[in-house]
Amino acid sequence: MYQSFFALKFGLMFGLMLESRTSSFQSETISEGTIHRLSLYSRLLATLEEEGTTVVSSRDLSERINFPATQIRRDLAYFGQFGKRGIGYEVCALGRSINEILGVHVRRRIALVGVGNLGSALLGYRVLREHNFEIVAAFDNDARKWDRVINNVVIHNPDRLPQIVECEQIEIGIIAVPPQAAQNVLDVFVLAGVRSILNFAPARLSAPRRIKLRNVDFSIELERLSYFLQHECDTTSKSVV
Amino acid sequence: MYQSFFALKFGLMFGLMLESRTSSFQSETISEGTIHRLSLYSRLLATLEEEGTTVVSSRDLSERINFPATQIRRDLAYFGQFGKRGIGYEVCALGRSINEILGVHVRRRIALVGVGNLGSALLGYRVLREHNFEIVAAFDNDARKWDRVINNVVIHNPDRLPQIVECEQIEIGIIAVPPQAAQNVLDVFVLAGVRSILNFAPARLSAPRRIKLRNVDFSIELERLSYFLQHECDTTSKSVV
DNA sequence: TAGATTGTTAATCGATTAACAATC
DNA sequence: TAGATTGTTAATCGATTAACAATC
Repeated sequence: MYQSFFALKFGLMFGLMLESRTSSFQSETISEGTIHRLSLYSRLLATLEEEGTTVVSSRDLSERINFPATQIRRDLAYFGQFGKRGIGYEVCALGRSINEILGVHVRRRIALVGVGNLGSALLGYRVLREHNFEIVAAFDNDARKWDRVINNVVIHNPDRLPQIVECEQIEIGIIAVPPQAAQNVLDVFVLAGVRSILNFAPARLSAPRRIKLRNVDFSIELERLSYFLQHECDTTSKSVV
Repeated sequence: MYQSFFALKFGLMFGLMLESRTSSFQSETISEGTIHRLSLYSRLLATLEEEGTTVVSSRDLSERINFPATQIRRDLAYFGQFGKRGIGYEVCALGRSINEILGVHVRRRIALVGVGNLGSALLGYRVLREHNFEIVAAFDNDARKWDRVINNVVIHNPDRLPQIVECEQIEIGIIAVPPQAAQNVLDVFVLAGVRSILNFAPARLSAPRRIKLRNVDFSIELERLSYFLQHECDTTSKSVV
């Protein structure tokens, strides 16, 4: 009886230990904030490497990027140990590790729908390709644009989207159409199996829960700017973003 | 002696009361999240009004927009009382109140720098003007574009920016230039007295603390999408944004 | 009066920050 | 060994959510 009690207790303890193990290694969810800052750290480290710096402390980073040193160390701690106590971080190695975490070395294939002014601007952004985001196909309703090539990308009839998404192994969709058409484009993407979508149209869209939908919605940014102008309240402005 | 003690105590109490009064009416800082949601509520209420709905409860709103009803009530409570207990909110009145809070009725005058593809797209966005954001002047380095008019907006030599910001009473600046040029444009805006700036260039910028700088930085959004793709982790995706 | 729903206070949750032992 | 700086645990802070009295 004592034994079984012990076994039960031990079992529970072991269960709990396993749980906490798992949660701190694998299933612990990482906050959006952390991911956002991680991409800022990545950029900063690239700059530091260019400048010839080889080692930085979290305090150095903190001074450049304006987040508390503790937060930087905490953010990194979610993913492992990257520094040497008493020394700091090796710029080059830390940069590589963060890039690894973010998966920036993985080439991401993108389909762009809507080749108006905004879509053309996106096709022209070198930064995209530099970050391993490759627009491999574009689509537009305007038949006169079909088969034209901009920056090595062919513009297709949107009817061909599902087929091209499949054979081009496209993972990410970008919506750059007028707001009225945006929801429809999103639905087409979802049906075609694209699970990550970036929407530039100034429209509220809805998608199934399993889809990662991000809005780059500057009209909301403007509304928020407008609020802060109105209320002359500075508290949230960041000097470096 | 008792009297002075009482006076002191009363004075302190009164001071504290005033403080809490002030803080709950005026100086209490409103979180970015609340402002963001407020602009979503505003859009939703406009839709509801179009649909002919006259009264909604926080629960109705909650079901449409996917935030908890309590959060909606809390967000509104920062600014006053807008509903009737047992009834709900009058769609039209609440919409007006929120728009008042956000200041959407105030016409905001904007200067746009950079009339490439992205800049042109912004000049063409009707949604901007519909939201009372008016681009009143554009600037570009390319002399061939000077004095050309796009969507009623004249393109100027950037040297004229300070002068035009002043006489056109421009409050908001938009940066739509290549990344290398972005920091310089920001500095020019700041010197010219523009305090709210929206940056579309994929570059990290720094500004004095009093400046409200927002980045509409889709390369970071892509990096975050890429992370979530990599880690096949759904937790943060929002079905409606 | 009974049912509904607000506005607000209190409890919870999660993220940020401070503190510090570990260790280079 | 002394000084520096990490990685991590504990404390704090702020935002979200639950609960409920007020009241339509």
